[in-house]
Amino acid sequence: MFSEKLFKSFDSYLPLNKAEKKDLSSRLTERRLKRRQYILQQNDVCNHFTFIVEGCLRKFYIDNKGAEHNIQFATEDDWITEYDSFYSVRPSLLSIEAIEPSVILQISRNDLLFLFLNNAKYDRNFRVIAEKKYIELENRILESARCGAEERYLSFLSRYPNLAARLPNLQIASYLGITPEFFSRVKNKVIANNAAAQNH
Amino acid sequence: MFSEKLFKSFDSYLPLNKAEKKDLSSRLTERRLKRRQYILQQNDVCNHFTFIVEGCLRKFYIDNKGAEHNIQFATEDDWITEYDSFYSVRPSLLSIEAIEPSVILQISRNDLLFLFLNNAKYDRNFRVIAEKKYIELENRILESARCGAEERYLSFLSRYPNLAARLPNLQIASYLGITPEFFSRVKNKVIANNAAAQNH
DNA sequence: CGTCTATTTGAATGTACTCAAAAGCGGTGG
DNA sequence: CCACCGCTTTTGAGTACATTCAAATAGACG
Repeated sequence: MFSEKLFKSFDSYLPLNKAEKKDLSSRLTERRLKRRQYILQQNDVCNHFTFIVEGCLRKFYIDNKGAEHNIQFATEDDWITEYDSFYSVRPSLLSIEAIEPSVILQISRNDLLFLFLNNAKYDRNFRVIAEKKYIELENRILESARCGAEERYLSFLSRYPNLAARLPNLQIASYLGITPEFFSRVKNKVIANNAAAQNH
Repeated sequence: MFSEKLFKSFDSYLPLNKAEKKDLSSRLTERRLKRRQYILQQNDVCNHFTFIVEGCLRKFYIDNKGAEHNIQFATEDDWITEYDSFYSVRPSLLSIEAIEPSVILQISRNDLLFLFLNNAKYDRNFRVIAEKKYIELENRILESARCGAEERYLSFLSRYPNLAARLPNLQIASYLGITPEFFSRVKNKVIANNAAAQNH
Protein backbone atom coordinates (compact mmCIF):
# COMPACT_ATOMS: atom_id res chain seq x y z
CA MET A 1 0.00 0.00 0.00
CA PHE A 2 1.46 3.35 -1.06
CA SER A 3 0.30 5.31 1.96
CA GLU A 4 2.46 3.12 4.19
CA LYS A 5 5.48 4.96 2.82
CA LEU A 6 3.95 8.22 3.89
CA PHE A 7 3.09 6.97 7.39
CA LYS A 8 6.62 5.70 7.73
CA SER A 9 8.02 9.12 6.96
CA PHE A 10 6.23 10.39 10.08
CA ASP A 11 7.62 7.66 12.29
CA SER A 12 10.73 9.47 13.44
CA TYR A 13 8.71 12.50 14.58
CA LEU A 14 5.18 11.66 15.66
CA PRO A 15 3.90 8.32 14.36
CA LEU A 16 0.22 7.90 13.63
CA ASN A 17 -1.89 5.23 15.27
CA LYS A 18 -4.19 2.90 13.37
CA ALA A 19 -7.27 5.09 13.47
CA GLU A 20 -5.27 8.10 12.38
CA LYS A 21 -3.73 6.19 9.52
CA LYS A 22 -7.12 5.10 8.36
CA ASP A 23 -8.46 8.63 8.56
CA LEU A 24 -5.48 10.07 6.75
CA SER A 25 -5.71 7.40 4.05
CA SER A 26 -9.24 8.46 3.29
CA ARG A 27 -8.00 11.98 2.62
CA LEU A 28 -5.19 11.01 0.28
CA THR A 29 -5.55 10.87 -3.46
CA GLU A 30 -3.21 8.64 -5.37
CA ARG A 31 -2.10 9.81 -8.79
CA ARG A 32 0.20 8.45 -11.42
CA LEU A 33 2.09 11.01 -13.43
CA LYS A 34 3.76 10.70 -16.79
CA ARG A 35 6.98 12.44 -17.59
CA ARG A 36 6.27 16.14 -18.15
CA GLN A 37 2.90 16.01 -16.45
CA TYR A 38 2.14 19.10 -14.37
CA ILE A 39 0.57 19.05 -10.94
CA LEU A 40 0.74 22.84 -10.67
CA GLN A 41 0.78 25.43 -13.42
CA GLN A 42 2.05 28.97 -13.00
CA ASN A 43 -0.92 31.26 -12.19
CA ASP A 44 -3.06 28.46 -10.83
CA VAL A 45 -3.63 28.18 -7.13
CA CYS A 46 -1.73 25.38 -5.44
CA ASN A 47 -4.41 23.30 -3.74
CA HIS A 48 -2.41 20.30 -2.57
CA PHE A 49 0.45 19.08 -0.51
CA THR A 50 2.09 16.28 -2.46
CA PHE A 51 3.99 13.27 -1.15
CA ILE A 52 6.18 11.43 -3.61
CA VAL A 53 5.95 7.65 -3.43
CA GLU A 54 8.06 7.07 -6.48
CA GLY A 55 9.66 9.22 -9.16
CA CYS A 56 10.93 12.76 -9.29
CA LEU A 57 9.27 16.16 -9.53
CA ARG A 58 10.62 19.65 -9.93
CA LYS A 59 9.36 23.07 -8.89
CA PHE A 60 10.38 25.82 -11.27
CA TYR A 61 9.84 29.36 -12.38
CA ILE A 62 9.30 30.48 -15.96
CA ASP A 63 10.66 33.96 -16.57
CA ASN A 64 9.34 36.49 -19.05
CA LYS A 65 11.73 35.22 -21.71
CA GLY A 66 10.34 31.73 -21.32
CA ALA A 67 13.45 30.37 -19.61
CA GLU A 68 12.84 27.87 -16.81
CA HIS A 69 14.58 28.10 -13.45
CA ASN A 70 14.49 25.06 -11.19
CA ILE A 71 13.99 25.90 -7.56
CA GLN A 72 13.86 22.44 -6.09
CA PHE A 73 13.69 18.75 -6.90
CA ALA A 74 11.79 16.20 -4.84
CA THR A 75 12.06 12.43 -5.00
CA GLU A 76 10.79 9.37 -3.13
CA ASP A 77 9.61 10.02 0.45
CA ASP A 78 9.81 13.75 0.04
CA TRP A 79 7.07 16.37 -0.04
CA ILE A 80 6.53 19.15 -2.51
CA THR A 81 4.15 22.08 -2.58
CA GLU A 82 4.12 25.78 -3.22
CA TYR A 83 3.67 27.08 0.32
CA ASP A 84 2.94 30.66 -0.62
CA SER A 85 0.12 29.86 -2.99
CA PHE A 86 -1.15 26.97 -0.86
CA TYR A 87 -1.70 29.05 2.26
CA SER A 88 -2.54 32.39 0.68
CA VAL A 89 -4.85 30.78 -1.92
CA ARG A 90 -3.38 33.08 -4.52
CA PRO A 91 -2.01 32.22 -7.99
CA SER A 92 1.35 30.49 -7.88
CA LEU A 93 4.43 32.02 -9.45
CA LEU A 94 5.86 28.54 -9.77
CA SER A 95 5.01 25.35 -11.59
CA ILE A 96 5.51 21.76 -10.50
CA GLU A 97 5.90 18.88 -12.92
CA ALA A 98 7.08 15.28 -13.01
CA ILE A 99 10.52 14.76 -14.50
CA GLU A 100 10.07 11.00 -14.36
CA PRO A 101 6.97 8.82 -14.39
CA SER A 102 5.88 9.14 -10.79
CA VAL A 103 3.41 7.99 -8.19
CA ILE A 104 2.20 10.62 -5.74
CA LEU A 105 -0.24 11.01 -2.87
CA GLN A 106 -2.00 14.33 -2.53
CA ILE A 107 -3.87 15.95 0.31
CA SER A 108 -6.06 18.95 -0.32
CA ARG A 109 -5.86 22.25 1.53
CA ASN A 110 -9.22 21.68 3.19
CA ASP A 111 -8.22 18.27 4.43
CA LEU A 112 -4.85 19.41 5.66
CA LEU A 113 -6.28 22.43 7.45
CA PHE A 114 -8.87 20.12 9.00
CA LEU A 115 -6.13 17.83 10.21
CA PHE A 116 -4.18 20.75 11.65
CA LEU A 117 -7.24 21.85 13.60
CA ASN A 118 -8.13 18.42 14.88
CA ASN A 119 -4.89 16.62 15.51
CA ALA A 120 -1.78 18.31 16.78
CA LYS A 121 0.41 15.52 15.42
CA TYR A 122 0.14 17.09 12.02
CA ASP A 123 1.51 20.37 13.24
CA ARG A 124 4.55 18.50 14.48
CA ASN A 125 5.09 16.52 11.33
CA PHE A 126 4.58 19.45 9.02
CA ARG A 127 6.70 21.70 11.17
CA VAL A 128 9.56 19.28 10.65
CA ILE A 129 8.87 19.10 6.92
CA ALA A 130 8.93 22.90 6.59
CA GLU A 131 12.10 23.18 8.65
CA LYS A 132 13.88 20.61 6.52
CA LYS A 133 12.78 22.35 3.36
CA TYR A 134 14.03 25.60 4.75
CA ILE A 135 17.45 24.12 5.46
CA GLU A 136 17.59 22.75 1.93
CA LEU A 137 16.86 26.16 0.43
CA GLU A 138 19.31 27.91 2.70
CA ASN A 139 22.03 25.55 1.57
CA ARG A 140 21.14 26.29 -2.01
CA ILE A 141 21.47 30.02 -1.44
CA LEU A 142 24.70 29.51 0.42
CA GLU A 143 26.16 27.62 -2.47
CA SER A 144 25.16 30.17 -5.06
CA ALA A 145 26.64 32.89 -2.87
CA ARG A 146 29.96 31.36 -2.22
CA CYS A 147 31.19 29.97 -5.47
CA GLY A 148 31.22 29.81 -9.24
CA ALA A 149 29.39 27.37 -11.47
CA GLU A 150 32.03 24.64 -11.37
CA GLU A 151 32.17 24.44 -7.59
CA ARG A 152 28.38 24.55 -7.39
CA TYR A 153 28.22 21.62 -9.75
CA LEU A 154 30.75 19.63 -7.73
CA SER A 155 28.84 20.44 -4.60
CA PHE A 156 25.59 19.34 -6.22
CA LEU A 157 27.23 16.09 -7.29
CA SER A 158 28.34 15.31 -3.76
CA ARG A 159 25.14 16.41 -2.08
CA TYR A 160 22.73 14.66 -4.44
CA PRO A 161 24.74 11.93 -6.20
CA ASN A 162 21.68 9.91 -7.20
CA LEU A 163 19.84 12.95 -8.49
CA ALA A 164 22.82 13.95 -10.59
CA ALA A 165 22.77 10.51 -12.15
CA ARG A 166 19.09 10.42 -12.99
CA LEU A 167 18.53 13.97 -14.21
CA PRO A 168 19.16 15.26 -17.74
CA ASN A 169 21.79 17.97 -18.02
CA LEU A 170 19.17 20.53 -18.88
CA GLN A 171 17.54 20.13 -15.47
CA ILE A 172 20.80 20.29 -13.58
CA ALA A 173 21.89 23.40 -15.46
CA SER A 174 18.60 25.07 -14.64
CA TYR A 175 18.99 24.17 -10.96
CA LEU A 176 22.54 25.48 -10.87
CA GLY A 177 21.36 28.72 -12.42
CA ILE A 178 23.39 28.51 -15.61
CA THR A 179 22.58 27.96 -19.28
CA PRO A 180 22.71 24.45 -20.77
CA GLU A 181 25.51 25.63 -23.06
CA PHE A 182 27.63 26.83 -20.20
CA PHE A 183 26.82 23.77 -18.15
CA SER A 184 28.09 21.57 -20.94
CA ARG A 185 31.45 23.31 -20.78
CA VAL A 186 31.59 23.13 -16.99
CA LYS A 187 30.73 19.44 -16.97
CA ASN A 188 33.35 18.58 -19.58
CA LYS A 189 35.93 20.51 -17.66
CA VAL A 190 35.09 18.60 -14.48
CA ILE A 191 35.29 15.30 -16.36
CA ALA A 192 38.64 16.32 -17.86
CA ASN A 193 39.95 17.24 -14.41
CA ASN A 194 38.83 13.91 -12.99
CA ALA A 195 40.50 12.05 -15.84
CA ALA A 196 43.71 14.00 -15.24
CA ALA A 197 43.53 13.15 -11.53
CA GLN A 198 43.09 9.44 -12.39
CA ASN A 199 46.10 9.44 -14.71
CA HIS A 200 48.01 10.55 -11.80
CA MET B 1 7.02 43.91 29.12
CA PHE B 2 8.99 42.69 26.13
CA SER B 3 7.61 39.18 26.06
CA GLU B 4 4.15 40.60 25.35
CA LYS B 5 5.33 41.32 21.83
CA LEU B 6 6.29 37.71 21.42
CA PHE B 7 2.97 36.42 22.77
CA LYS B 8 1.18 38.74 20.42
CA SER B 9 2.99 37.28 17.45
CA PHE B 10 1.35 33.94 18.30
CA ASP B 11 -2.12 35.39 18.52
CA SER B 12 -3.12 34.87 14.91
CA TYR B 13 -2.20 31.18 15.06
CA LEU B 14 -2.52 29.63 18.49
CA PRO B 15 -2.59 32.17 21.34
CA LEU B 16 -1.17 31.21 24.71
CA ASN B 17 -3.18 31.34 27.90
CA LYS B 18 -1.97 32.99 31.09
CA ALA B 19 -0.26 29.96 32.56
CA GLU B 20 1.47 29.23 29.27
CA LYS B 21 2.64 32.81 28.98
CA LYS B 22 4.07 32.68 32.47
CA ASP B 23 5.83 29.42 31.75
CA LEU B 24 7.22 30.64 28.45
CA SER B 25 8.39 33.89 30.07
CA SER B 26 10.45 31.91 32.53
CA ARG B 27 12.27 30.27 29.62
CA LEU B 28 13.09 33.46 27.76
CA THR B 29 16.31 35.35 28.16
CA GLU B 30 16.30 39.01 27.35
CA ARG B 31 19.43 40.44 25.80
CA ARG B 32 20.45 43.83 24.58
CA LEU B 33 22.80 43.88 21.63
CA LYS B 34 25.09 46.59 20.40
CA ARG B 35 25.66 47.18 16.74
CA ARG B 36 28.00 44.47 15.42
CA GLN B 37 27.39 42.18 18.34
CA TYR B 38 27.23 38.52 17.36
CA ILE B 39 24.70 36.06 18.70
CA LEU B 40 26.13 33.24 16.59
CA GLN B 41 29.63 32.83 15.20
CA GLN B 42 30.49 30.62 12.26
CA ASN B 43 31.64 27.21 13.59
CA ASP B 44 29.80 27.58 16.87
CA VAL B 45 26.67 25.59 17.50
CA CYS B 46 23.46 27.59 17.33
CA ASN B 47 21.81 27.00 20.68
CA HIS B 48 18.91 29.45 20.55
CA PHE B 49 15.85 30.54 18.73
CA THR B 50 15.83 34.33 18.82
CA PHE B 51 12.85 36.67 18.77
CA ILE B 52 13.54 40.28 17.89
CA VAL B 53 11.75 42.81 20.05
CA GLU B 54 13.51 45.77 18.57
CA GLY B 55 16.32 46.35 16.10
CA CYS B 56 17.68 44.40 13.17
CA LEU B 57 19.85 41.32 12.79
CA ARG B 58 21.39 39.61 9.84
CA LYS B 59 22.38 36.03 9.11
CA PHE B 60 25.37 35.74 6.81
CA TYR B 61 28.05 33.52 5.42
CA ILE B 62 31.75 34.35 5.32
CA ASP B 63 33.47 32.76 2.34
CA ASN B 64 37.08 31.64 2.15
CA LYS B 65 38.11 35.03 0.77
CA GLY B 66 36.59 36.72 3.78
CA ALA B 67 33.68 38.20 1.85
CA GLU B 68 30.32 38.26 3.66
CA HIS B 69 27.09 37.13 2.05
CA ASN B 70 23.84 38.10 3.70
CA ILE B 71 21.25 35.36 3.67
CA GLN B 72 18.49 37.03 5.60
CA PHE B 73 17.57 40.04 7.67
CA ALA B 74 15.19 39.97 10.61
CA THR B 75 13.57 42.91 12.36
CA GLU B 76 10.95 43.58 15.04
CA ASP B 77 8.50 40.72 15.68
CA ASP B 78 10.47 38.32 13.56
CA TRP B 79 12.46 35.24 14.52
CA ILE B 80 15.95 34.27 13.54
CA THR B 81 17.96 31.11 14.03
CA GLU B 82 20.16 28.75 12.12
CA TYR B 83 17.85 25.74 11.80
CA ASP B 84 20.46 23.32 10.55
CA SER B 85 22.89 23.88 13.39
CA PHE B 86 20.12 24.30 15.97
CA TYR B 87 18.55 20.92 15.33
CA SER B 88 21.61 18.94 14.32
CA VAL B 89 23.71 20.43 17.14
CA ARG B 90 26.58 20.78 14.70
CA PRO B 91 28.79 23.84 14.01
CA SER B 92 27.01 26.52 12.04
CA LEU B 93 28.20 27.62 8.62
CA LEU B 94 26.53 30.96 9.20
CA SER B 95 26.87 33.83 11.62
CA ILE B 96 24.20 36.09 13.08
CA GLU B 97 24.88 39.61 14.27
CA ALA B 98 23.02 42.78 15.15
CA ILE B 99 23.11 45.49 12.50
CA GLU B 100 21.43 47.94 14.84
CA PRO B 101 21.33 48.15 18.63
CA SER B 102 18.69 45.54 19.38
CA VAL B 103 16.64 43.91 22.07
CA ILE B 104 16.05 40.20 21.71
CA LEU B 105 14.44 37.32 23.56
CA GLN B 106 16.10 33.96 23.33
CA ILE B 107 14.92 30.46 24.05
CA SER B 108 17.41 27.63 24.36
CA ARG B 109 17.25 24.36 22.45
CA ASN B 110 16.47 22.41 25.61
CA ASP B 111 13.61 24.68 26.53
CA LEU B 112 12.16 24.72 23.06
CA LEU B 113 12.38 20.96 22.68
CA PHE B 114 10.71 20.67 26.08
CA LEU B 115 7.91 22.92 24.94
CA PHE B 116 7.47 20.92 21.74
CA LEU B 117 7.13 17.74 23.76
CA ASN B 118 4.73 19.18 26.31
CA ASN B 119 2.52 21.59 24.49
CA ALA B 120 1.35 21.11 20.94
CA LYS B 121 0.67 24.82 20.55
CA TYR B 122 4.35 25.32 19.98
CA ASP B 123 4.42 22.92 17.08
CA ARG B 124 1.71 25.00 15.46
CA ASN B 125 3.37 28.33 16.04
CA PHE B 126 6.80 27.18 14.98
CA ARG B 127 5.38 25.38 11.97
CA VAL B 128 3.98 28.68 10.80
CA ILE B 129 7.27 30.45 11.50
CA ALA B 130 9.23 27.90 9.47
CA GLU B 131 6.74 28.04 6.61
CA LYS B 132 6.93 31.81 6.44
CA LYS B 133 10.70 31.71 6.49
CA TYR B 134 10.63 29.18 3.72
CA ILE B 135 8.44 31.42 1.57
CA GLU B 136 10.80 34.31 2.20
CA LEU B 137 13.80 32.30 1.03
CA GLU B 138 11.99 30.96 -1.99
CA ASN B 139 11.16 34.48 -3.05
CA ARG B 140 14.77 35.42 -2.66
CA ILE B 141 15.87 32.57 -4.92
CA LEU B 142 13.19 33.44 -7.42
CA GLU B 143 14.41 36.96 -7.64
CA SER B 144 18.02 36.03 -8.11
CA ALA B 145 16.98 33.59 -10.81
CA ARG B 146 14.84 35.85 -12.84
CA CYS B 147 16.65 39.12 -13.16
CA GLY B 148 19.77 41.26 -13.06
CA ALA B 149 21.06 43.35 -10.20
CA GLU B 150 19.02 46.46 -10.99
CA GLU B 151 15.68 44.69 -11.03
CA ARG B 152 16.60 42.77 -7.89
CA TYR B 153 17.32 46.05 -6.17
CA LEU B 154 14.03 47.57 -7.28
CA SER B 155 12.24 44.47 -6.11
CA PHE B 156 14.00 44.64 -2.76
CA LEU B 157 12.99 48.28 -2.43
CA SER B 158 9.35 47.51 -2.99
CA ARG B 159 9.28 44.37 -0.86
CA TYR B 160 11.16 45.78 2.12
CA PRO B 161 10.88 49.58 1.87
CA ASN B 162 11.67 50.19 5.53
CA LEU B 163 14.64 47.82 5.50
CA ALA B 164 16.07 49.55 2.46
CA ALA B 165 15.86 52.84 4.32
CA ARG B 166 17.54 51.70 7.50
CA LEU B 167 20.31 49.50 6.12
CA PRO B 168 23.74 50.69 4.96
CA ASN B 169 24.47 50.08 1.29
CA LEU B 170 27.07 47.50 2.15
CA GLN B 171 24.42 45.26 3.72
CA ILE B 172 22.02 45.63 0.85
CA ALA B 173 24.73 44.88 -1.69
CA SER B 174 25.66 41.76 0.23
CA TYR B 175 22.03 40.65 0.33
CA LEU B 176 21.58 41.26 -3.38
CA GLY B 177 24.69 39.22 -4.07
CA ILE B 178 26.76 41.97 -5.67
CA THR B 179 29.84 43.95 -4.68
CA PRO B 180 29.47 47.30 -2.91
CA GLU B 181 31.19 48.96 -5.88
CA PHE B 182 28.71 47.59 -8.36
CA PHE B 183 25.81 48.31 -6.04
CA SER B 184 26.86 51.93 -5.92
CA ARG B 185 26.55 52.16 -9.70
CA VAL B 186 23.24 50.34 -9.75
CA LYS B 187 21.79 52.57 -7.05
CA ASN B 188 22.91 55.76 -8.77
CA LYS B 189 21.43 54.56 -12.00
CA VAL B 190 18.11 53.86 -10.31
CA ILE B 191 18.17 57.29 -8.70
CA ALA B 192 18.97 58.90 -12.06
CA ASN B 193 16.09 57.01 -13.69
CA ASN B 194 13.70 58.13 -10.98
CA ALA B 195 14.81 61.73 -11.37
CA ALA B 196 14.30 61.49 -15.13
CA ALA B 197 10.82 60.05 -14.58
CA GLN B 198 10.01 62.96 -12.21
CA ASN B 199 11.14 65.57 -14.74
CA HIS B 200 8.60 64.18 -16.99
C1' DC C 1 39.71 67.04 14.67
C1' DG C 2 41.42 62.75 13.26
C1' DT C 3 40.58 58.03 12.34
C1' DC C 4 38.03 54.45 10.58
C1' DT C 5 34.59 52.87 7.67
C1' DA C 6 31.44 53.50 3.84
C1' DT C 7 30.74 55.13 -0.73
C1' DT C 8 32.00 56.56 -5.30
C1' DT C 9 34.60 56.49 -9.65
C1' DG C 10 37.70 54.51 -13.17
C1' DA C 11 39.95 50.98 -15.91
C1' DA C 12 40.99 46.31 -16.89
C1' DT C 13 39.35 41.61 -16.41
C1' DG C 14 36.48 37.53 -16.19
C1' DT C 15 32.64 34.66 -15.77
C1' DA C 16 28.76 33.41 -17.78
C1' DC C 17 25.35 34.65 -21.60
C1' DT C 18 23.52 34.99 -26.38
C1' DC C 19 23.08 33.50 -30.83
C1' DA C 20 24.09 30.28 -34.30
C1' DA C 21 25.03 25.96 -35.90
C1' DA C 22 26.51 21.21 -35.74
C1' DA C 23 26.49 16.73 -33.74
C1' DG C 24 24.47 13.05 -30.94
C1' DC C 25 20.61 10.32 -29.31
C1' DG C 26 16.21 8.13 -28.96
C1' DG C 27 11.91 7.09 -30.46
C1' DT C 28 8.47 6.32 -34.25
C1' DG C 29 6.65 5.09 -38.50
C1' DG C 30 7.15 3.51 -43.07
C1' DC D 1 15.75 -2.07 -40.37
C1' DC D 2 16.40 2.23 -41.90
C1' DA D 3 15.03 7.11 -42.24
C1' DC D 4 13.41 10.86 -40.16
C1' DC D 5 12.08 13.92 -36.51
C1' DG D 6 12.49 16.20 -32.26
C1' DC D 7 15.12 17.07 -28.40
C1' DT D 8 19.49 17.31 -25.89
C1' DT D 9 24.20 18.25 -25.87
C1' DT D 10 28.30 20.27 -27.73
C1' DT D 11 31.26 23.82 -29.90
C1' DG D 12 32.47 28.50 -31.47
C1' DA D 13 32.56 33.49 -31.56
C1' DG D 14 31.16 37.78 -29.91
C1' DT D 15 29.09 40.23 -25.93
C1' DA D 16 27.48 41.85 -21.42
C1' DC D 17 27.02 42.09 -16.76
C1' DA D 18 29.44 42.16 -12.79
C1' DT D 19 34.11 41.74 -10.53
C1' DT D 20 38.67 43.13 -9.09
C1' DC D 21 42.00 46.35 -7.87
C1' DA D 22 43.20 50.97 -7.02
C1' DA D 23 42.44 55.38 -5.52
C1' DA D 24 39.71 59.38 -4.31
C1' DT D 25 35.93 61.24 -1.58
C1' DA D 26 32.56 61.45 1.87
C1' DG D 27 30.56 60.32 6.39
C1' DA D 28 30.33 58.78 11.10
C1' DC D 29 31.95 58.44 15.58
C1' DG D 30 34.80 58.98 19.45
